Amino acid sequence: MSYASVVDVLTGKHPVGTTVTVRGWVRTRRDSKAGISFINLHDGSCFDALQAVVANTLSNYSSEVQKLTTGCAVAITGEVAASQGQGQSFELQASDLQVYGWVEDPDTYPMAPKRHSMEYLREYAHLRPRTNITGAVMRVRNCLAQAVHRFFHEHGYLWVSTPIITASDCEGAGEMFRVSTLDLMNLPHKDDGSIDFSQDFFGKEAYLTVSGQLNAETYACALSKVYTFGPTFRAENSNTSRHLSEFWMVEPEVAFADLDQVAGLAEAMLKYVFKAVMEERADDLAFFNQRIDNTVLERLQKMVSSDFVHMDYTDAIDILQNCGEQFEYPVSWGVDLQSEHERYLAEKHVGGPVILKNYPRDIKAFYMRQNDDGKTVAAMDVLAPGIGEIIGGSAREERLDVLDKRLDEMQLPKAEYQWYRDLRRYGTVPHAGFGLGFERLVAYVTGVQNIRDVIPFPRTPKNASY
RNA sequence: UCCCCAGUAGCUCAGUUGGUUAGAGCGGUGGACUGUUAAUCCAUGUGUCGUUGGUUCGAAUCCAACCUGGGGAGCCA
Repeated sequence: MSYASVVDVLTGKHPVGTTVTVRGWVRTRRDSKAGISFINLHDGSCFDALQAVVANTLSNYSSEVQKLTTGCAVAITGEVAASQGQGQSFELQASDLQVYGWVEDPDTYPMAPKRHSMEYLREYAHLRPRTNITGAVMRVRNCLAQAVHRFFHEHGYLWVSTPIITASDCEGAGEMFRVSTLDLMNLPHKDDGSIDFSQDFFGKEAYLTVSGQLNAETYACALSKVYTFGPTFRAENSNTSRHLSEFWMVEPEVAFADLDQVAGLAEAMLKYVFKAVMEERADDLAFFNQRIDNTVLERLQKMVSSDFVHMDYTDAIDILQNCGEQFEYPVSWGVDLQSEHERYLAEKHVGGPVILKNYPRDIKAFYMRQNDDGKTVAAMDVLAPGIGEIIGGSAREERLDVLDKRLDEMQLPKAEYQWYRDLRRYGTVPHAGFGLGFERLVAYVTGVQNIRDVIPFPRTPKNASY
């Protein structure tokens, strides 16, 4: 006798006739007057639950088995058998059932065996992993994460763990969370009245990272091909279905690469992970396709089998100006594209993901490489239908004089960028990279509308429960 | 942060043009039936009507502020 997971039993890893013990949580119990009960048991190992057939000959049948309700934790020992019923090929003929934990009040157990709203489930972040949908999301999320690592590993990239705490406040990607051990009720002050951060833990102001890019660049300029995959923090007061205060980001950084090469890398990476999820999580995807968004499967298949459309910002402006669509925000060369514009391009004009490239330099970050036209920078966004920007990337400015000029123009303090400038002083090389919002990827793959439902414990403004 | 919408049973919602005893489905529970599987059928309980204040003889209903959630926008991944 050995312990078995639900997925191993359902996929026939344990031959018919083998006795195994399966442990998990009761999804439903149905009693039959023929003297048996059917218990659907889930343990997270796959989408489907295992059906255990429990006869009334078990000693605890009336005292315990018939009192099982949704959510109870049990161990069921029995013989693997070919199922006599519809809906599953294998089932467990129980010879023993042990209860680990009861549900103290079935009437108020929050995860009732019925349809719940996503908003409701979010309020029970500690119990929602027991639902079909959250379980499926997390298996897909894991599959995608593993596939991301596998893709980069197979392509010769090193995973570099860039710091989560940063003392540089100049990453330039939004509001940051302060990290401090100073006593907020009794702050040390300097003579001029300002706070004396020299007494703080790091001897200076420190924050949670908003991007691993700048640190990743230093390792790319030595190890050639690297990527980061870790948590990222933005203290923006963003209240939308596609923003989190704490999210995970995948950021490859490639020495000797230009914009088109990292655009190609982004496409190859996305196709790789989409293929992986279609192969490894067909059960969960089928559920999403049936219950959440019936275009999920078609969308993934189309993504892996067709080339991404590349488009210059300048051409996109032309298309938007001449498409006859009425936009709330007018379009002209030089403006940043609004959500409605990005949606039109991805959803209507292309009907799939589109890679926009070469944006006006004035609407982009200081580190992006200037193109020869003097007006644009080598930046790209990958826009996905329904979700918007899923990837943002660029070639990095590797010429010190051009970078310095840009820092001056944007009135950024050169001293703060000393180590970043050093990369351009000592053996500089062209390099490029991008950032992928991991939760946006999970949302796109599953069809789940709100990004808060594709991360185990979402952090958003005014919400850090659990 | 801005605009719009919502908050009524364990859940999803209906309802109240201000007036006594508040409605349905689902879930739960009990029963019938059944190798069942979103089972089916019968029966059954449940409410500070988001919070605080105001108007009124009377507020769950009208008004205000606040809180929470949703949709959209901005910031971005």
